[in-house]
Amino acid sequence: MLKPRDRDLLVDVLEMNEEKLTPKQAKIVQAAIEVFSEKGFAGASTSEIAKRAGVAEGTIFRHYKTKKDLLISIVLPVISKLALPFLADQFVKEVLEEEEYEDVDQFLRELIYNRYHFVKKNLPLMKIVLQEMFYHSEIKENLSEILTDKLLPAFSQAIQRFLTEEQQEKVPVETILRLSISSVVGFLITRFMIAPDFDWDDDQEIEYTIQFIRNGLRGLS
Amino acid sequence: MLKPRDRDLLVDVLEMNEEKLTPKQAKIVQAAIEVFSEKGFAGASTSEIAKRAGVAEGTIFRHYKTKKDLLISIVLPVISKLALPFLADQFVKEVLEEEEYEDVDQFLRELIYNRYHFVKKNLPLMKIVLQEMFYHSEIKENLSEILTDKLLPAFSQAIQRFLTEEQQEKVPVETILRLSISSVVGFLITRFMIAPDFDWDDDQEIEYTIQFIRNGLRGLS
Amino acid sequence: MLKPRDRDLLVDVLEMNEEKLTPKQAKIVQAAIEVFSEKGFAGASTSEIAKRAGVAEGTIFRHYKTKKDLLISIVLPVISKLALPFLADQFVKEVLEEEEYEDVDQFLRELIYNRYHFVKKNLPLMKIVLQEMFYHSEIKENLSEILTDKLLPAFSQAIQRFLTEEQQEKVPVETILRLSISSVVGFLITRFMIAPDFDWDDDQEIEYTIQFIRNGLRGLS
Amino acid sequence: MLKPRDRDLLVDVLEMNEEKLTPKQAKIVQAAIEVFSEKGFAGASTSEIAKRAGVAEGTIFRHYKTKKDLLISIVLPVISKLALPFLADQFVKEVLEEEEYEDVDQFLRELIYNRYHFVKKNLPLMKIVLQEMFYHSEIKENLSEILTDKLLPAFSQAIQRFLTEEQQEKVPVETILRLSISSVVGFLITRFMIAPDFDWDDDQEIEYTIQFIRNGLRGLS
DNA sequence: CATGAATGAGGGTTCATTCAT
DNA sequence: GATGAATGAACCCTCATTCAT
Repeated sequence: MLKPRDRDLLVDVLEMNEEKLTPKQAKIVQAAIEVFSEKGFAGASTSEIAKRAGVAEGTIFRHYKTKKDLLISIVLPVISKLALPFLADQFVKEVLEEEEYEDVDQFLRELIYNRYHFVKKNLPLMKIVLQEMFYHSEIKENLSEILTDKLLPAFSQAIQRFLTEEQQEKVPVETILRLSISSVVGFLITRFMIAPDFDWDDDQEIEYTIQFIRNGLRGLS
Repeated sequence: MLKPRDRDLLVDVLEMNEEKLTPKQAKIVQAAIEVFSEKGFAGASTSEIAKRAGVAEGTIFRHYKTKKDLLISIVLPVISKLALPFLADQFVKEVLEEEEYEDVDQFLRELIYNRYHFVKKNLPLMKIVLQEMFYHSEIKENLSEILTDKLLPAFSQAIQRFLTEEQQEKVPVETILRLSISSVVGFLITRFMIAPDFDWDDDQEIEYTIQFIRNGLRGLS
Repeated sequence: MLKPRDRDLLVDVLEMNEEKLTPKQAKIVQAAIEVFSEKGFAGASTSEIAKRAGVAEGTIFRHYKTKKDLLISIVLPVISKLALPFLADQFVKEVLEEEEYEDVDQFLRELIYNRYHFVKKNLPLMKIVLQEMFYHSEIKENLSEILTDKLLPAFSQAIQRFLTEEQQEKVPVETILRLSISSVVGFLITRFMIAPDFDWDDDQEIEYTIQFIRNGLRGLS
Repeated sequence: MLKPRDRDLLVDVLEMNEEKLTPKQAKIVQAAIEVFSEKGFAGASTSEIAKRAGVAEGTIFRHYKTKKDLLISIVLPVISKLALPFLADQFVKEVLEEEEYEDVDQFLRELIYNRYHFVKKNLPLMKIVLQEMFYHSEIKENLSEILTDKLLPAFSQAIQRFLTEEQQEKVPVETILRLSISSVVGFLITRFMIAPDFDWDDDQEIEYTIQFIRNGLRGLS
């Protein structure tokens, strides 16, 4: 189901961080991701992070001025990656010019599988972003910036192919974005966070989600 | 848009707590809701709660053995209220017997408006539940209990009117529940938490959401 | 082994307190004895005392100005009772005039059995006295007052019958008192506090203790 | 009175602790000994210990997980030292083989002076042990282990020289141990804790104690 | 006389952060 | 660069005591 090209999109979020990091620093980042994800930022202690990373407490603060700096240095790159498949040029090229996606379904399918694998691979990071975006304005702003700069433009273009002209005139693109994202994110959160132990038939669920979005959007008026 | 009967459903969550509480205790609960909501449970300090409640810090612990006890005593009643409109008997009576809802739209409309007002009225509480359900098993378990005991049965009965027999056979209730809830919850979270300052046309958004769900579900196969 | 007259000496320490006490106050005293004895004065909390006594916390302070007052009101009467059998007049009468004790052994035997039963009956109280005498000057002073006013004079008279004139000249009464008390108290502490679960043959141990003291004193020079 | 060899036995209890300790940690231990001794474990506050040690309160908990850990780390080594002169092999060698002690008196004299100096040197520590053994099972167990493993065997062998065969058959070694220890400990406690300000003639008191024990034991039957 | 809510000082402990080594 | 001892503020919580009812 996952096509080769998709894999190219899946960039290890850590890479960006780790390739320029000392080994100890990489350990710190990994440990921090674990602990932040398990206990939340406020509930995590630098001493536990240090312990899990196998470094001295002081070492953390040699690389990151504060605990919050450590969080931000982890979260911000992830957010960038989150919007990767929607980078305007790439998105436009693939969807509109290459005619690769024969229909809406195929487009949605690619999109969902792509984010599905991304979330699956970076679950702890996703949890951190989801939790901490409500408490840290830097994260919130970064997210909404990407939403308006990347996702919204990309979607604006995409809907030209999926919706009638009448719909495009009447229904705000934000609403379409909201409904679409709700369905996808709702699936991913249910799948990976609310009921990760349920015996999911992922392909089937994704197909239903595609149908739901496609028909849901088509019926808008 | 909101009919009188709906308002009866909106029970002040605090009442249940506060009516048997001393005045100071009520102040503590209110302050705790504020602070928990703003900073999260782990980020909230009992000293700040006490300060905002105009109470000595020790007073908190006279009424709640631990900080966590305070959280739980706040959250659990809210969760019960969350599922109130789905209490099986009431739900069934209204939807299936009274024929009050002429069509799917009207049913969804009632439901969404109802939860819309509930969330609007109890926003800080909603934030707390949403945030803390990932860290406290008591909350998680309570939520999933209500999900399976109240929501799922209610939905199981409701779909008989909305979906064809064929759909009912093929598509799992859980999936239908997930897609529907995603759309509603997605709207509420976007509306009240992600972009509360945006100039929303709530009625319009709700209508789109209704259409989206109705058409989305109808198209499943 | 315990003669009837001994029992007269065994006055219930609580009586002195309780007969003039309200029922609630009596409960408080009993609970306090328990808790002080188990956890020590500093380790005991008035809230636990109140809980065990089945009264409100405030009730304690209605009868005793402070926690320490409660301790003192318990401990001082006990100390008085501790020296009861050595009240000069009674002691002198019994030992010296009535000629009831044919020999040293019988005298020691009476004494030891008497204190043995007293300690056995008032174990928690004994523990409190033993522990707290080091931390509270009131207790310490009260004890040493009784030691010098009651015990020492009584012993001074007694040794005239047990020791030779030469011994009486040479060996200080204090030393004789110390050696005797050490043996008796050593037995009682070992018996009731250090190894209360050991399978003691009390009569036998007391006989050995009597022999030890008698022969030990006789050999002094 | 104290022979050179005895001094070798007097090991500074703190050495064991302090030689691997940071300077601040050593200060903490010394301050803790002071405060525990003066106010008892429960009555001592870590803040006072920190203040007296000239250290931040947090520093205590860097080295000792809890206040109780600090207590235990102080008390357990002391208990080991308490039984040092009774280590079976050493004891046996000196008493039984080397014939160094010509008679019972000389043996007791050595023993008492040895423990006399140990207690004098480590008075605060002794107070702590004496007070806290009743409240902390770790201490109690450690003490009784040393009693049965070290003291009892040592005494079992020693009495062969001091008592007749008949006595050895009849009188339990525990009783002999109890009577002997009572006399010595009774002396030390009276001397150092109950009446430390009295004008003691220590040598004379020790001689009386030796006579008392020797004659007291000899007369047992 | 008895209550128990309320207090605020202080309890032990954890924390993010600093700095000499 | 890395350490870990040291810090002191802040943490959650317990305490003895007060007082309106």
